[in-house]
Amino acid sequence: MYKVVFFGTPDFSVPSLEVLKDHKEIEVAAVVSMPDRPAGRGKKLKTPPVAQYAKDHGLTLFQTENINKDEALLSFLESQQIDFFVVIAFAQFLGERILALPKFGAFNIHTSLLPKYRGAAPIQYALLNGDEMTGVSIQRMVKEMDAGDICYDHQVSINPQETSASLFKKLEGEAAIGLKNFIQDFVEKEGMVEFRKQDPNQISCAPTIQKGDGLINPLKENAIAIINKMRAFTPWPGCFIYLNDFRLKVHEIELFPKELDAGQIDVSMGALLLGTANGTIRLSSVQPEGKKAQKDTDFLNGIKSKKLDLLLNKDHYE
RNA sequence: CGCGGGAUGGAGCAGUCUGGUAGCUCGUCGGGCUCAUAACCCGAAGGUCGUAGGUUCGAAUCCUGCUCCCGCAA
Repeated sequence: MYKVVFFGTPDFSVPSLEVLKDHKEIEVAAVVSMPDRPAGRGKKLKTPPVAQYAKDHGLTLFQTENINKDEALLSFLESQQIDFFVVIAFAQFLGERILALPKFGAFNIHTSLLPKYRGAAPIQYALLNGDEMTGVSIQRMVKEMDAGDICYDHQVSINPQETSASLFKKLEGEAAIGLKNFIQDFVEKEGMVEFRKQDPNQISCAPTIQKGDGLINPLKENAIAIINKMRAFTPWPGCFIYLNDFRLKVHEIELFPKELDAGQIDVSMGALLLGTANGTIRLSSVQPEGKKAQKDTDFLNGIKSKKLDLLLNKDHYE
């Protein structure tokens, strides 16, 4: 029987927590998650899914803003004989003091094939770069982010229609399966699992995505890059473009065989076409502010009704 | 009380400020032209203007309550 503390926050972490909870050789001594936060329209407090799961299943729960300074949590962890931590999508750094607590260390499930895409947004970066393959890795955490030795990894293919939404869902399951396999190995070997160092020549980083990154810039970006960005940023933060005096959220993009200048808008074929730095795309599903997502044909019907000419708003693109 | 936009025939919108015949671009159905078409021409059906109440001779339009949807922000 191993005593484990689980660190996680979003939906993504829940299946992995469930694996631990249901495992016969594991005792979940505590679950650590982020505090309830005001979220959504109306700013109502929202409990993180992992915290909610812990409450629903009667697990010991800590919700803390900063685990490295939370004395109640630290003293609890010190008082317990913890065998190891499992950390997945927690959204906080674990300092050296806390990493030193568990007997076998802290294991982090990371959604890329390390050392590729260290950092907060590995799934998005895989799509952004048009990769056809990614995976899940489990590493034993060290002070440096995602730099620990690897004790498990598994490849996962990315299909061309994949978006972050679907890839997250896929990897959520793969992460849970990976954790299960790893625990099996860990139990059989009584903690003496094999580790592999990360190849320093293969390191790349996947820093946090900013909201503004969703801006589509047809003057500088080419069609393929924009489509990959669209895949990476669906559903969050989403892609958008500035036309006339409004902002248009873009939901679906496809390549379109027509020659246009970069930044040129063409609606002559009844579709919303945009020329990019290289290639033309059709913005086939868009959403004006305050409205629902709609097909470009519907959007253009409304534009005709308003007797507007669509132009890229140059103020947002130098 | 975080800020803001919206609800009008099947779809997307205009009309609301300055109350008084329901409009635009499509779709659908019928007909015509065409070898043919997402093209073009002619015609038709289809709306108690989100909901409840108020003001008025008269409300999509002004006032109030309610419901639902969405953008930003987190």
